[in-house]
This record gives sequence, C-alpha cells and structure tokens, in this order.
Amino acid sequence: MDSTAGRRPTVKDVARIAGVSQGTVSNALSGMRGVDPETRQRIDQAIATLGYIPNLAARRMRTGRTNTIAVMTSMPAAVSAGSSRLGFLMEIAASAAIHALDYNSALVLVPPVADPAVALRHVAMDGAIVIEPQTDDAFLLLLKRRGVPVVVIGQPASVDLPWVDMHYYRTAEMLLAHLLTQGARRIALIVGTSSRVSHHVTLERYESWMLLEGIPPCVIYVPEADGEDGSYRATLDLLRSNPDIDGIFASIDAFASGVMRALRDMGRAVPSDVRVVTRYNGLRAREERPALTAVDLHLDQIAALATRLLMDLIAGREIERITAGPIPSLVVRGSS
Amino acid sequence: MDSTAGRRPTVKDVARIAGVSQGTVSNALSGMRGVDPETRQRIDQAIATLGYIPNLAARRMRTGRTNTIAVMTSMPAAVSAGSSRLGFLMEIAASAAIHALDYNSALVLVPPVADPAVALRHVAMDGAIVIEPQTDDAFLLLLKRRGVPVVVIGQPASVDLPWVDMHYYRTAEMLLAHLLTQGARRIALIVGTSSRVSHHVTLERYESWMLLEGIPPCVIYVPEADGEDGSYRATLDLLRSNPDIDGIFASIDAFASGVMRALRDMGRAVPSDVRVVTRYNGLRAREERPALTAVDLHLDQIAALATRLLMDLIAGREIERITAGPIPSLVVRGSS
DNA sequence: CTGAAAGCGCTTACAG
DNA sequence: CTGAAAGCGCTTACAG
Repeated sequence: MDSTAGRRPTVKDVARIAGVSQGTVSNALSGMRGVDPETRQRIDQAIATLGYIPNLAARRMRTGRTNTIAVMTSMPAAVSAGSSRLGFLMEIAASAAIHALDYNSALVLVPPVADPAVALRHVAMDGAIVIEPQTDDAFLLLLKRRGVPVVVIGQPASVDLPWVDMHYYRTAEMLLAHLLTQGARRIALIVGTSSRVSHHVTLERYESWMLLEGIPPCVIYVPEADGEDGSYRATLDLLRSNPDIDGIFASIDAFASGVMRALRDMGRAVPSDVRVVTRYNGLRAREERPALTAVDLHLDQIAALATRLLMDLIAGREIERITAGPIPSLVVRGSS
Repeated sequence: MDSTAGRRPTVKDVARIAGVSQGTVSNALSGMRGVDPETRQRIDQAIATLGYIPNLAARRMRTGRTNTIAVMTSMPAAVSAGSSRLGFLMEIAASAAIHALDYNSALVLVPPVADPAVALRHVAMDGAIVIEPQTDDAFLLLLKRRGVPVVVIGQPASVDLPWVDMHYYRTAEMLLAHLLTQGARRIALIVGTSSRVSHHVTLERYESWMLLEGIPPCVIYVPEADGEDGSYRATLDLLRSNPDIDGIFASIDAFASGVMRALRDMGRAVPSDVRVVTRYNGLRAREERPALTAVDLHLDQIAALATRLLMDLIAGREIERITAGPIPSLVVRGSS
C-alpha cells in the first residue's frame, strides 16, 4: 500500500502523490521558477502527508553548495584550549553560528588540533573564517589549495585575503597608554614566538613608544605552545635580571596567567609593585586575582561582520579587502 | 592537454591517470577492499599529481553518512547567550569537536535561536548531542521525526533516550550542604519555569532537605527567557517579603547575576548577610564580586563521553541508557 | 507553467 | 584483485 515504507520519502514520492513531475516539486521547493498556486498547494500537501525532508547531501552534490561555513584557528591548544578554551575561537564561533542562519547556513567548528589536515579532512564548506592566522598558516594553505573563499579575522601576513581589522595598533596603544598613565616606567612586553601580524604590530608600537619615552625596551618571547608555564618561567627570569620592572604587557591571556603566578611566587604585589595588562578579555583575565585589565575586542560584532563578508564573497559579490571592526574598549580592572 | 582543466579532479580522473577503474580507486581510498600494493601506489601517485580531494557531498549521498554530528540546546538566548554565551553549549561544543575528529567527523554548532526548525533546516547529521532538553523539547521532537540518533546531556524528561547523567541530585546536595555548613538558615531557591529535569530534581532535593531541617521552603520561579532581569525583580520581591533570607541558591548562573544585583541594590552584604551559590561555574560566576561559589560539572569530560556514546549509537552498537558522568566538584568562592 | 531526461561524483554489489 | 555498471536524490537546462 505504502510504497515509501522503510525508506525516507524523496521528491519522486512527493511528485507521484501530487501528480506532478520531480522537476516541478523541486521548483516549488526552491522558488526558482514560478509554480501554479494550485499545483503548489497539492505539492505542499503531499510534502506534509509524507513528512518529506529534502536530502541535503543530494542537493549539495547537485548544486555544489554545502550551505556550511567553518570557523578555525591555528593557535595551539595550550593557548586556545584549557581554561581559556572558551576564548577567541568559541566566542567568535557562537556569534558566527547565529549569523550564518540568516544565510541558510550551518556552522562547523574546526577544533584547534595538531594536524590541520586531519581537522579539515571531513568538512565540506562554502567558505571559512580563519582567526588570527600566522605566516604560512596551515589552515590558510589548505583552504587556498581547495579554493575555498576565506575571510580572516585579524590580519593575514602574506596571503592576499580580505580581513576584518581588529585594530591591533590601537589596542596596543590603549594598553600602553594605560600603563604609563598609571605610573609604570619600566614596562616589559611578552609576546608569542609565532609569526602573527598581531605580534608584529604590538611589538612595533611598543618599541616605538618606549623609544619616545626614553624607556629601554624589554621584550620576552615565549612559544605559544608553552602557554602559561612558558610565560611563568620567562617572567621569573625577567624579574631576576630586571628587578625594576613595574609594568607587564602580556599579549596573550595564557601568558598573563603565567605572569601573575610568577609575580606571586616572587612576592611582588599587583598592582602596587607591578601593573599587569593583557589583550584578550577572556576567562583568564576575569578570573585572576586581582582581575586583569584587558581589552574588549567586541568579538561578537567582529564575527557578525566576518560572516556577512564571507557570505558576500561566496555569492561572488565584491567585498573590500579591509573592513574595520568595532573599536576595542579598555576594561580597567584591579591588576593595574 | 589537461582534461581536468577548470574543474576539480574526480575519481574518474584519478582512475584514468592510474590506469585503473573508478571502483578500484574508491577501494584504495576507503580500504574496504584489498588493493594490490603496486596498483595502490599508482593510484596514490595519481592522487598526488592531480591534487585530488574527494567530493564529500557525493560520498555522503552515496553512503548516507554525513560524518557530522551536531550539538544543540533549547535554552533561550537570554540564558545561553550574552555574557554567558560561552557557557554550557560552547564548553561542550569545543570538547565534542575535538573528540568527533577521532571518528572522522565534523561538529556542527546549532545556535540557540527562537525557531529550532530554522536552526536545523540546513544541517545534515548522523547524530546529535542535545543539552538539557525540556519536556517536549522542540529539538528532540524534530530529531525524532527525522530519525536522528540522539544522546542527551543532562536528562530527557519524557522521551526514552540514552543520556549522560550530570548528577543533578548530588549537585543540589553539595550546594545546599555548603550553604547550611556556612550557617545559612533561611535558604531560598530560584529556578526556571521551563520543564527540565534539572529543575525538578533540584527542587525535590531542596524541599525534602528543608523539611528535614525544619526550614520553611521558599521557591521563586523565574522564566528562563527573563534571564538576569527577571531574577533581579524576583529577588527584590523576595527580600521584601522575606527579609530574613540568609542564603540563595540560584539554579542558573544568569539568575545568580540578577540575585547579586538585587542584593547590592538592597544594601545586603554578600556573604555576611546573604550567602549565594549557583550551579554552573561559568563566566558569570567568576566575574561577580564577590565571585560565586559554584560547581565544576567537568563539561569537557561529559562532552567527550557523550560524543563517544553517540558514535557507538550511530555505528549501531548497544549503549547503556544511562551513563554516569564525572562527579561534580564544589568550587568555593567569596559569595558564601 | 510543466515534464522528461541528463548528470553531479561517489560506492557497492555483481561478475569475472 | 579488478572492471563495468547501477544508482544514491536532487536540480537544471531543454523542449513544449
């Protein structure tokens, strides 16, 4: 009696029940071609009767569109995972997922794992949002090879890709100005060793400003992968060789955690002996005691912007190469 | 010369270059059938030469598998979004994404929006992880209709689905015991109005214990959608009608924020006048001043467990209906 | 406005 | 171990 028994109904079934052809059902569904109102009604009824749900895989194969975008970052797990896992990546992913819906798209979360190729092997996408890529970023390379449209959040180093500007320069400026205003005179900067534009810009602004103030610059490089512990050790060394340091700018929040631990172990009071600031206003910044002065980057707005740009790009529309994100705002807390 | 110019290479191209049939290429790729080592080598070389990448949509259509799982929750945005957006959902999603890789699967993040049907319209999945569903949960209903395998984190109310137990009873017990130990005598409970097992269990434990202690129970119901503001107003009312309240158990962290604001506005000191505890150890709990005593639910482990169970379910293996999650641990902070 | 047919790129019985 | 062929469920020219 029921010829659809045991399997999911298809357009074919809908067509048969509605007394039309497959093509007409498809047209009614997509709205690409006009369909007679009465015919459409018969089709809608057949769909309801059968509980028809389109097979997305078939549709994707036919159209070549996946209605999926992906979000990813190459920041190592030590930084992007752990207790700050809910950082950059997740904050952006949450916002992008919501905005992707406006474009009938789903969001795939590509986790930061050792091998980007593994992470991407089973994800098909129309486009990708890549967060703070490094020079020769593995994700960027893979995506380029696949010809996937990309929008970068942050700034790409070498590849010529559209990006949403997060105002690195301004962010560094805000934090440095704050430290100086608070009376810090001997300010150290802790940055990651990976080649990321954010580091270069931060470094540049730091050095030029220190030069201007007549303060000898003091830059500590820590591999991102060493995370909090690496920063902890580096800070101990720093304070031994430069006991007069009274301000520390940790470019990554995981580093800031290490800094705070080192200061505690060395018996330095925060903020009276040493003022500490960091860039990302995440869990770590809020949870420290005293809580850390940081910058609200307005990641939800940045993600919304990036999603919209990516959708334009996928649709073949022209987009600007650089789009300014919202202006970051300083969040002053006890650490400074 | 190059017959693949302008389009992505397919198995057909690989087969031609390697001098074998499509089927053999497919077998070499999937490892489902044995392939002569020498033949395999020719195929691998052809793949490398062409830069062949399998078309996932075609594979999915053919096999019926999407190699995708989804994570979702029906908690309204007022609770799951905003400054606690990085809560439950994201913490679980991050962990699930990493563990899904072990099963060659990608993770789709289904955002908590008003219309679950819209959110699911364009996502194909082999299975889903549903977080703390309510009675007649819209996501659960949609998934059931589609026949999608589901693992619940928390506990399903009506539907008979496998779940990972988060120890609601024990969690309520830990928080109540802590409040009593700290000297609270008049303890109020603030729960959501939605029908979720977590509320029922918490309520039950609270009422039975208050009865035992001879403390008159005082339960405030706030619609989840009203979030922090709803809880704020409810707490003001509560303190006016029950000025002797000296302990508050907020079942949702957004509610706890409202509680804290109300206490400040009423001039009640925390913890000396009123002790406050909440369940979820998220951003809100950490950021409050004083920070809130909460419970670490070990969501990453729970997500890992749920992912593994879901994969077993998808593979057709038998799984237990109830799987115990890790034992939650109390995180004592300044609020109590 | 509608239908018949081709074809997207895979995998999998089936046959050898 | 390998090949030839069917077919997954759609959408889209093409023809009427």
